[in-house]
Amino acid sequence: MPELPDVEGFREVLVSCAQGRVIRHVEVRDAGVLHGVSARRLREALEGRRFTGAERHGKWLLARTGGPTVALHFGMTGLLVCAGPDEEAAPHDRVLFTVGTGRQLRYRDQRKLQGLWLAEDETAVERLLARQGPDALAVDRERFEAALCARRGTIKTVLTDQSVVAGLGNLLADEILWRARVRPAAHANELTEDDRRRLYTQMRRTLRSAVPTGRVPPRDSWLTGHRDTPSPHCPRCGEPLRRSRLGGRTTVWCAQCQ
DNA sequence: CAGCTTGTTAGGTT
DNA sequence: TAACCTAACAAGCT
Repeated sequence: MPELPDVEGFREVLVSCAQGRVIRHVEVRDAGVLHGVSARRLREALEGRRFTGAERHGKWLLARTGGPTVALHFGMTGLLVCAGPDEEAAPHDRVLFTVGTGRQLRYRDQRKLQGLWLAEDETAVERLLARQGPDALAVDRERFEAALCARRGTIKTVLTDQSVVAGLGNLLADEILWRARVRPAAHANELTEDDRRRLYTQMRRTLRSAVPTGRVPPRDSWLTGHRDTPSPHCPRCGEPLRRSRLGGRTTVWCAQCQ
């Protein structure tokens, strides 16, 4: 689930729920989501501080406190919710931050594929993000196109490689390729200049319209609205959609349009 | 029980 | 080096 638009939504949850508020209590209900930090150290580092700001890079979310920074990654099933402190925790609420008076920010994750890190200083933040390419919403056309030229793998794999451009996942990559009319199995370094142009333009357009929704919206006019239907057809030309496997992920595309 | 899932990464091979 | 594949991680669902 969580790709760039989802994580941007979680950033907004963090801001509206917790920004500027004092962290009164940190409750780790499942330490299995903590990486490189104990529940005890997390509490000790955060309780009494404030959440001062929230930044997103790709699929990473950084919660600033003026001291250590909490880095969150949501894997496939993670999310951030704001609740009242008396609301019963959901079964997969793993870490609860009670902030200000009467609010609780909750890291919820069914599968625990990623989780929370505590970066003690800016160097530690940089280490966590060291392998991330430029954010998909911030990268300029020139850098994006140059990155594609430098890669020989299939364009689908390249788009979802976080070290090339950060924030695109399986659904977004398929959606962008379909809109740009590029075959997912095409090799990145064999694309025409025009292909690269369209990919950049459609990446921007797709992200801009997905971000306010907080996810890749399964609209009828989008490819994403059809990938889970029993016998999906292309919403643009009506051809049956193809389903194949690239880079170990299910890839949905239209042989007619792409 | 087998197979599937929107993410990442280590390890092995090409 | 780069690219590619698989397994592994965890916890569901069909």
